[in-house]
Amino acid sequence: MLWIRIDAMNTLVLIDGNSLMYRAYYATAYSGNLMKTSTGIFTNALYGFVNMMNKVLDDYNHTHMLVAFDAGKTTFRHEFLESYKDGRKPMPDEMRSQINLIKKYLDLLGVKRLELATYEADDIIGTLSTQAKGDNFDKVHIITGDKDLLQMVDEKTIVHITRKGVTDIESFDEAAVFAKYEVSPQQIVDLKGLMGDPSDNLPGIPGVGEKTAIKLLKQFTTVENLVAHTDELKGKMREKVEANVEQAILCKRMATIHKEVPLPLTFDDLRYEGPHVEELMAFFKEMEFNAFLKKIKMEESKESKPQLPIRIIQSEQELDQLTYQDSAIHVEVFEENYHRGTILGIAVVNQEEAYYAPFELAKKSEAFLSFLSCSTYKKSIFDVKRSRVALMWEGLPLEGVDFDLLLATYILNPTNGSREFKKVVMHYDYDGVSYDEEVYGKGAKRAVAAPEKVARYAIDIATAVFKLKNQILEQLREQGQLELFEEMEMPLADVLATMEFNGMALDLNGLEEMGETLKSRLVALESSIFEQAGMSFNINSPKQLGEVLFEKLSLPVIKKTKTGYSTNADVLEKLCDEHPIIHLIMEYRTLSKLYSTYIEGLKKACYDDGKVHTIFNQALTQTGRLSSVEPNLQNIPIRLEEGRMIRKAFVPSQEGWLILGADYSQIELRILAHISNTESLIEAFKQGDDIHKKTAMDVFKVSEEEMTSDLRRSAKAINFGIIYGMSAFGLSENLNITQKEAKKYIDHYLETYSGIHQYMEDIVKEAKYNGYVSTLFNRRRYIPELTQKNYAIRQFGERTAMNAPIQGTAADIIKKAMIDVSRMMQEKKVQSRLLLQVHDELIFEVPENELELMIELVTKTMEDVVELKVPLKADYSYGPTWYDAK
DNA sequence: ACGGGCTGCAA
DNA sequence: TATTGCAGCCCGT
Repeated sequence: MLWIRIDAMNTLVLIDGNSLMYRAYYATAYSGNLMKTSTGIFTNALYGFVNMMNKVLDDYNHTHMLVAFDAGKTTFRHEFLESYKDGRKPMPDEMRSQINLIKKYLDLLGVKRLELATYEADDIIGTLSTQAKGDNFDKVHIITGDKDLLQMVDEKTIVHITRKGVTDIESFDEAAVFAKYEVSPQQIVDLKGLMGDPSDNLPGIPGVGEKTAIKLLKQFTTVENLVAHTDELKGKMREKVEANVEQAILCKRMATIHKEVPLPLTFDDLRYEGPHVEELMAFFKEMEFNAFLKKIKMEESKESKPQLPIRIIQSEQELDQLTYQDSAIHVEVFEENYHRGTILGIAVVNQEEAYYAPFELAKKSEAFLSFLSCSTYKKSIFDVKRSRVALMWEGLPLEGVDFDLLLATYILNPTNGSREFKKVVMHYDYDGVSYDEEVYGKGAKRAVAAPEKVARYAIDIATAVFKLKNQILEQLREQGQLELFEEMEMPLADVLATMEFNGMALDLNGLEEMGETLKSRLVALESSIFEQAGMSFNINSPKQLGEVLFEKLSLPVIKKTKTGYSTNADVLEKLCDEHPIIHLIMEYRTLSKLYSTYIEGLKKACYDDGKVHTIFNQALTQTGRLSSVEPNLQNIPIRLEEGRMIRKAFVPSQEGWLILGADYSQIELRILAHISNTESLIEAFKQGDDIHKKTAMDVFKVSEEEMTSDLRRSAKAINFGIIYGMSAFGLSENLNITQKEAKKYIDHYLETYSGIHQYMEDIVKEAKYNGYVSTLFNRRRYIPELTQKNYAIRQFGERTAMNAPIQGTAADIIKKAMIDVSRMMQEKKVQSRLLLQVHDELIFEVPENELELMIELVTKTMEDVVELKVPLKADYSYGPTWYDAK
């Protein structure tokens, strides 16, 4: 059972009703045609107002709320200055008619409102916010379009000023006021006293504008002090000030908000209890606000239970005084890429409490930081690597994480792997958390949300982790996957975190040079291509290229795609002899790929530290492999020399170090030999034979002497095909032979290695029976395709069943190798670092004096990861750059 | 601005 | 109509 302590966390929201009504009206009125109902009632101000209120209700985690209105035409201010607010245009009738609609709306919404005869809305707000601070409120939010209220800002009070429109808001705490106006909130009235305010018909000191006023306040702090020391001013300035002393003091007084208005209500009256749903819906219907109507209906259906208030930590002292214990935590990082992202805050949920600590406070609290770094406090988390790396960039360690919901659910079912928290927990029927998009928005509109909103989201996530943990662990145990989770994925996350954080150094100058060379070659190629084509066009557009080749130049169409002619490399290959333009295009394609993806792409991904910090996705692939993004360092060219040169730009981060690469030799075929128990292949591996040659001899029935490189190449293709669950068609495409020949090859192969044939049949049966296949380390892949009616889909399921255990076991083995190697490196206290994993190889940077040790340590550890019927073999190579480690 | 399609790079 | 990925570019919406 989870108990969340409900602290006396009160948040008061005060709204300047008149100000927002004006904003709402004019924001939609400038176009000329005002929104109205079919019966002719003007509703544009109401509409804007509702929009505004919806945003307020979403954003501020309020417990109490009030909307203040101005009442009569005369206020106490008119006693001092009769001309106050003279010269204002009268309120348009179209707006006036909406005042009562807005008031009715607020009543139905359940929000208190107040207007007083001789006071303005500002004064009501000023009085309430002042009282609230002494009365058990932790936070006061004031929402207005009027900058006067900025004078109320203090450590507990934030003023939100509407900018253009109604929902675009600028928030001011003390620092923000200072940043924008260069004065403290208290000085806002002095500023106004000096500058005046034309909209209230306050003159101030004529000739003094914002700039001068700020300058004077920097020197004299207040109007009174300025008045007392006018002798320190010179020339015209002194004349201007002295001539208007009284006016300045009066204007300041006029602008000063009255904080002791007698009020006919208590805070209890302001408690927000929610809307009168039925009546509000009827009202929206009457106003023809269909979008709002729909919104209520949606909220009604999904929110049957009200949200509990949440606790947001307000000071570092509060954090220092907490007692810490095993908890679920969530580190909220804004931005998909956590290397560049900002930590907004950290939520903590345990048996007794649930709270959210804004990161600015959290990082200053010693008690909280030692909670994070202490491994005796056990933490549950979602995506530990993300949290850990983000904290590493802040120089903060995170230890003691023994449960990662992302990794656990990924193991239970790899299709669950998603960084979208809600999607993951939905698989476990958990519904108590929003989509990331609902919190931050999407696309161009994506932005950091209000702290209350973020806090809610973060606490919801931590709560879900806390609640789901035992259920998920139990399921892992039942399925025999606990060890895979605890001994493989969890420790691997820490290894990966360090790799990502360390990053890999780039030789940017080298990259730049290669780029220049490529660019000039591309320019030359482009003009040759245009010349050959007799026209210029976009070579990068398959559509335009297709038209040039197959219409303008009338070359034979080899293949079509869904949308037109295929112009891929295979097609171009076949057209090579038809026209001299083809080889130019092929070269153009190769070079422009290198230029845009690898030269420009890598440059863009390079950080200020001269390194690329990739992110390994540990919970994505269906087979258990890792993937790599921003940049993808698992597909850097190697096969063609021109592309391979890119690798010269990957260098050690320190002078005199080397890049060391170690890769498993034929790991997938070894695994296949092991699982299928194919004696002759096992023997061949034991003896260290060339396995493709061996396959060629067995399948094509030739002796060692009769072996040709062509036969070996064919055998290699068959071996690859076997791993992927090939078809005759696939092999024929690959080897450019007929399907009939391909079929013959495959039959021969399966006859020769009957164990493999048996394995292929058994694994498909097993998959159909269980619904999933497993790797040697109990990783699962579910294959629902096998139950489908569609033949092609079922075929795909069968290939998946054959391939997943092989690819997956290989992934398991290298993951374990990474953990073992990292532990060995810590034991030996080497400086060398693991940088990358590329599916069957590990890349390190090593100081020269550790080279020998590392070669021995790495290859030995990789080979000893697991004992199979075949030996594992790791090869290595090294050099000054990744290019040389071949 | 987003997303689908095509293309090509890796193991 | 061979497995697993990521990303750039084009182009329609």
